[in-house]
Amino acid sequence: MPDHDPFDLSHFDAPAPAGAPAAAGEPVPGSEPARASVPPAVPQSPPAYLDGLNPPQRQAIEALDGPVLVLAGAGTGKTRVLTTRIAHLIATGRAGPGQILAVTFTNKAAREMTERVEALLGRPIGGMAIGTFHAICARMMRGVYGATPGAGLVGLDRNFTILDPDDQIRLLKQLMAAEGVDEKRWPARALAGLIDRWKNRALTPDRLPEAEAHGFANGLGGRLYGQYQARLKTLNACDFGDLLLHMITVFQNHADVLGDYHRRFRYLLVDEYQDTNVAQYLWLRLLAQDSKNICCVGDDDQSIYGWRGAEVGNILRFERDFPGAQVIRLEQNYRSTGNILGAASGLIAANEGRMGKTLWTEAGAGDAVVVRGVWDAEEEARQIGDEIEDLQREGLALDRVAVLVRAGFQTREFEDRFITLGLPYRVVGGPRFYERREIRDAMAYFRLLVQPSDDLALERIINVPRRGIGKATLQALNAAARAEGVPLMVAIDRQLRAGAVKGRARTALTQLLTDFARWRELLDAGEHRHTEVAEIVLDESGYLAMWQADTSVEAPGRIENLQELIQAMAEFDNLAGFLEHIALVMDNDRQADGAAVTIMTLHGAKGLEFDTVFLPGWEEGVFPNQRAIDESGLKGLEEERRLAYVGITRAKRRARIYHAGNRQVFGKWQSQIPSRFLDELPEDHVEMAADTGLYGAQGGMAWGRSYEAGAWGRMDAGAGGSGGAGSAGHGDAGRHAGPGWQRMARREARANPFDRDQKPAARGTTLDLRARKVTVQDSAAASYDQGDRVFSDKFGYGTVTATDGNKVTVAFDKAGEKRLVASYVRPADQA
DNA sequence: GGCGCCTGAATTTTT
DNA sequence: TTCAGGCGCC
Repeated sequence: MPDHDPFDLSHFDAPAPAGAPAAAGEPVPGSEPARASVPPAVPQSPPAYLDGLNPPQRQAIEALDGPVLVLAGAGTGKTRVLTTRIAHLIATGRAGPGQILAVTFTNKAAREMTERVEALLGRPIGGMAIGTFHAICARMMRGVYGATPGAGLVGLDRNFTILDPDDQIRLLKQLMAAEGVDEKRWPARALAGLIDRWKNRALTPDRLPEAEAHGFANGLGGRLYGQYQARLKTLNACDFGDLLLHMITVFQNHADVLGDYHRRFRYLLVDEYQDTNVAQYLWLRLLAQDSKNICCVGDDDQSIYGWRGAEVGNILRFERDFPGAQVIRLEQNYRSTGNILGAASGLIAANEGRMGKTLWTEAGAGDAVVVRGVWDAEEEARQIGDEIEDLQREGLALDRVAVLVRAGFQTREFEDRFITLGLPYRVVGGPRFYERREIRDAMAYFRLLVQPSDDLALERIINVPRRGIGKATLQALNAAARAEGVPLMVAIDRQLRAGAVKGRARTALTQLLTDFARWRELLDAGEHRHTEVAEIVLDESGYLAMWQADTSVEAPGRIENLQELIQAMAEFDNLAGFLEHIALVMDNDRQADGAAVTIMTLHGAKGLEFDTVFLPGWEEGVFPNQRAIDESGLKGLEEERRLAYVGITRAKRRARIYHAGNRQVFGKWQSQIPSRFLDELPEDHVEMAADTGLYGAQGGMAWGRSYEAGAWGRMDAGAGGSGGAGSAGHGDAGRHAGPGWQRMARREARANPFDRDQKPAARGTTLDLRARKVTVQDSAAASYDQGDRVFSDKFGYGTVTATDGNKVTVAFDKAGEKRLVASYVRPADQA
């Protein structure tokens, strides 16, 4: 990517509607009134929704015409501005709902925006286009907004399917196999990623720079990309990236269509502008080039998606692209205390090339941000668990607490610990609903109903459940399909008629085809609701039975998910509409029942806020992540720093940062150096609580030892506690000369000795824990006996080996023996 | 055609 | 260490 300037967009000068400038961003004399000269159409007494806004917020809302960039720092009321602006547009009659286009990145954001606008206006807003980039593009492709459907203009049928990433990989594998590419050296996944990045940069196969086209599989990259696109067309399908790319192509090649959108959408609003990639930027620019009424809201300091194509540059160059743009800064923070803001601001100041903002708050200083060093990851989890229990006892609701990790693997230690403590938690993230196997399988059935030519769907389920159709059979069928140039389904039919398939496969295929014909008929006849048909399909195909017969831990959950899928389907008029919803809109933030601690990645936390935030793992290599630095150098480091900034600014009242001296990485013990970010936190706002003894005089051995071979795994830290201080340390100063060591030493000097004296108990975590009585309101505990079979969502089936108060010890079939709070398991027969 | 072993890799993730 | 995916054997 570095050898290509993503901003060299000269080849993209779009055909402009007659009378309009050739390219966006050129000043057009007299075509637009200067933005400042338009008096906001505010009625005599300002409407109630403007109450309580601070001056910049109000300015951002009332500057309706012309390009506006709102730089909204963390917690400065960004969403409020965006939604109020929409309400203002509508309430003042400046625009009808149908003339407004609001784009977001996530469905959640789109949903929230809709809800809040409706709340402001006190009525539902019909006809307004709010959605993710992809959802809006999909609608444009299908002609939902009145203009010619984009699909037809790029060689697709209007009912095209949106490929899921799984299918995408399978398709690529096929193409690569045909080209004889060694899949070991050049994984299909890598090509998928490459294509995705090309699409993020709006590079169609014909526009691919020569150098990049030959950068994969001995120069076959570009060629495979072209083949992939061609294959998608024959499948009447497109992938996520195509949705945007196709629409850009349409805009560029069909001025009349673009003109239709110009006439329709007079006001554009963009959320999280710092996350836009080149394709999204182009798409926006094309849509905005006529009215120039585009309002982008974002925060360059919260740009954390560079690795997936986001261009912070888009925000930095806004004024250049949209001359005369107003730039409004929202700097008053309504979320956090002074110390939290101070710490975060100090940290982010280390980044270069920022737009620059100075956040301030009227809230008091509050608690200092606490930085705490611990022995290892286990103790990290233990201390955080303890702290959360303390907070809970003080009356803090658990859903106001979050543990924000850098990477998914870190969640495990916390899950294990919280289960042992009986501390309710939920892990946010993980596979999305529609990524689950059972959902994809079911979807494949449904897709085939709607779209018989969906070969990928057929390939997916042709032998699921097992029908005795193996690789060889499928290969032969695929070959036949390709030879005749027909969809797989048709080829199978022909082969069967020709008597080409024999034996078990023949019976199975005949059955499958008649099944599908029957189901399709059922659907078309319209006598049954599509949900009923869906249930019939899952039932008669044997798919449901397959899971019912499955005794694995996951099976019950899968059946539940299938039920949920059908339930979600009920809200749609037809299957096709639902399929799109699943592909583009369905997310799985099912709200947890009851208060629970949230465990999630820092990325996942953007846009959220919590009373108290725990930030574990601030160690070199983990955070900042080594790979980010290796792959993207300073740019990567700065993105990591922004991630740290995002993490701290999630906290309203308390932020607590941890770093462990030792951590198991890929199964090997490693000593860890505290994160450089810790040094960048301004001292005035931070309390260094090195109270575990780890960094004391003897504590230095934690790092001294790290240079010795092999001692780590064997380190007995006194029942896993922080007792490392008691072991003999080495005082070899020469070994402690590294930057990490020095930082640590400095930190130790800064640590508040008073704090240490005050809380001697905290030095011995193990002791501390034993002394503490964990109270969980749970009477179920006593109901288990030794030998009982139980089930846990996390560990699966197991047998109770001991009970102790509200705790049970269970020997899990797969996960081994665990001691945990009884409420985390239920009798096996209730699994 | 299915199961099981072995090998290699292992951030972040929306749509 | 753990997990997924590929390959080879039954």
